[in-house]
Order: sequence, then structure tokens, then C-alpha cells
Amino acid sequence: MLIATWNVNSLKARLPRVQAWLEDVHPDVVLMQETKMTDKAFPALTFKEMGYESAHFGQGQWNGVAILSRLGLDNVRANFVVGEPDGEARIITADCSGVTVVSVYVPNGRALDHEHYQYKLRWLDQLAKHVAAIATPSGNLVVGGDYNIAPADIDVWDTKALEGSTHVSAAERERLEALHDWGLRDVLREQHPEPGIYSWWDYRNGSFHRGWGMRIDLLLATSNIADATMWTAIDRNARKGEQPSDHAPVLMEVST
DNA sequence: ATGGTGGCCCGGCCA
Repeated sequence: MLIATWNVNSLKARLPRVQAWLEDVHPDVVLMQETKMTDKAFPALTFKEMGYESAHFGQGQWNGVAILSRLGLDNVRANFVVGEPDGEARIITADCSGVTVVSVYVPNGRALDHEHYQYKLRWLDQLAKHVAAIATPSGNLVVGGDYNIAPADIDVWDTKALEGSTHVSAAERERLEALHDWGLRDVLREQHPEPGIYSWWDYRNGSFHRGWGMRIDLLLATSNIADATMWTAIDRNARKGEQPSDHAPVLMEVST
């Protein structure tokens, strides 16, 4: 089972690239973020013609998450399943051929002294509760998406440039650590301990070509899934060429 | 590097 996560930064703007990428890579399950459209505008028929069932949780011009699957798509759950529902469309869950998958778009945080950063931390606490409510550590679960957190210093191009910024702060990294403590593993980092592996590069300043990136898009998996993962990769090619997203897809191939 | 870009949609906000 080939599982991917990709923040497409507007599915309307990115649909040609997304279609070409699906035809090229043929993932079985895709966790998508930042579709930036309503459910009505979501191109479910286009994906159906390509062999994918889909589920979308959108709100309009911002946020929006989706799951595509050509291995079945059942038990779709939009938003958090416990506690207060989030006011923004940032999380959707479904079951695909025996694996529960979650597509998450964690709030950016904007700045450490911004209210949005507190929202980010609360959101991550809610995510931990959501995960505990839908699965057990011994089950088959993948929680993938744009976490807007670089798990460790190795996941950023320059720690000095990011001092005092979101994405690297102790409080948000602790929230990620709580997910690890529960039983979710960062399989790509386990398989690739080397530095310089990023999934996002700012559009500005030629960041991609200068290697100024961060690894903030993650596929976290329970041990059943992590142990069965044959390979993982980040598809940097998807960040090149005409009208790319500022994020590259992250992939994991799970033996079934 | 804190915008020189690129989304939203047409003046800024957001990432």
C-alpha cells in the first residue's frame, strides 16, 4: 500500500499538477491538505475517473483536507471526534483497506506571541485525544499531513535563522513527542537519519534552489505499519517546474 | 531571508 501526504496549497490552482502526479506515482491513498475549497467545489468526479474514491472536509477559501483512496474508503469522519469541534476544516479520518488514515493540517501558529500559536498548541492537544479515540497503539494507523512542526533541528536548514520562531519551539515539539509516546513513529526519519531532508520550501527568495527548507510534512504510523514499511521518500520533483505547491509529497510503501 | 512569491480574490491577509 503506497500512502502519500501532500499539502497542495489550493487544489483549484494545483489540480493539473495533482492529476499528473497521481498518474505518475499511482499512490493508493493520498492525504491532502490546504485544498482551499468548499465540499461542493471538490473535484470528486475527476478523481473517481482516475480510480479514486474521495472524502473532503472543506470550508471555502482557507484550509480544507481530503483523503483519496483506490483501496476502499469507509467510516469517514470530518473534524475531531472528541471534544469541541474545530471551527476550521483541518482534520479528516477514514478507513482504507484495514488502515485508519488521518489527514491533518495543523495551524501554522504565525508567531510565538500570537493568539494563533495558542490555538496551534490547543489543536495539537485535541489531535492527541482524537488519535486515542479512534485507534490503539497496537492498531493500524497513519496520521499524516502538514504538521507545521519541524520535529528536530536536523529538520531545518538553519537553526539560527529560526530562533524564536514557530515550527521549532519546545512547546509544539513536546506535543509531537506526546504523539510518539502514545505510539506513533516518524518512519521516514527512522529510515533516513541523514540531514538535508525537507518537505517545504518558501516560495520567496529562491528558497528551494538554495536548500532553505524544513521537514514539516510527516507520516506518523503505529508500529504495525512502521515495521511493515518497505521504503519512504519525499518527492522533491513535485516542487520543481511550473506552478508547484510550496510543499512536496511524502511517501511510504507499506507491505500488506 | 521576514519579502524578492504565490495562494485567497482585488486590498490586504496568510503562509
